Amino acid sequence: MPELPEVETIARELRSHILYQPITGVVTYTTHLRLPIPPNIKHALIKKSFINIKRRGKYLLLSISDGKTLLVHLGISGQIIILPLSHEKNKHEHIAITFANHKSLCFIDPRKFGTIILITGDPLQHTLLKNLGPEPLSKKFNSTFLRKHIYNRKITIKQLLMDGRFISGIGNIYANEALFLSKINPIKPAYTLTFKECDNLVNAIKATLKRAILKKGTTIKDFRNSFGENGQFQVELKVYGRENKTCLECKKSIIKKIRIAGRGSFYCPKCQQ
DNA sequence: CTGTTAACCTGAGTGC
DNA sequence: TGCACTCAGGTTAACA
Repeated sequence: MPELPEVETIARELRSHILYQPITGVVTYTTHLRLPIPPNIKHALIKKSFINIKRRGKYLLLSISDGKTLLVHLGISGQIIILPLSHEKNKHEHIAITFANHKSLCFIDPRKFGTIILITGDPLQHTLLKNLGPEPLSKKFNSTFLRKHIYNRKITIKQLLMDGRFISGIGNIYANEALFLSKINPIKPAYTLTFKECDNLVNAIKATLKRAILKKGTTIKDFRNSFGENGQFQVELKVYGRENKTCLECKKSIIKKIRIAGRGSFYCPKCQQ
């Protein structure tokens, strides 16, 4: 589900829903997601509040008023939805945090690949965050950076884009879309990209992510924003999920779907050579 | 070190 | 209807 634009959408909405709201209750229905949910999470949160909400890559960082951080990752199928205090429990609801304003933050995740942990100290130094590559929308991610990191890398450029240690926040949808926009074949070995292609790819990644944030994310199946609503970027997808359909750019070739490192990869054989 | 594969888990879709 | 199988917005341990 959630790549950078979807997580950014959630982060922005949560700020208006729950920032500074006193936490009045915590209920957990599950002991384990990808990692164990901290057994002391109720005690750690109750009577405190979230005083800052940030995003790093695909992670949400909720700063607790006592200095700790609640780190949340949505995995593939995770959702964070704000519901009324008294709502019917969703089948896959794993934790509900309730606030003095009678709102309830519900973490719903059918596949349980998400993560919720507590961090003491600097969250950016935590194991899960410290090795993340730069934010794709930051100045640090530029053509010079990309050129440096493709050196001698024999993996495909698509695999490199999806490696969080190289760059954070890009997943399967936006890797496919950015490569289409920059007219680069996803299977091209990273080291073979020209200077010009690096420029184009950096620009395409930034443009795609900004546009997707503006449209509040992509809903293929599971993604919902904190109001339970769909994103709107899926109607602008050029290649993802469009196998066997006509390319919207050249209007001649047929979008192909191949498998790269186990992930569905979509491209136009004519536009992306 | 680099690169590949399998595993975590549930649900939806397809073909027989 | 049922069963077997494949696939899905992510991450990472284990392996060659």
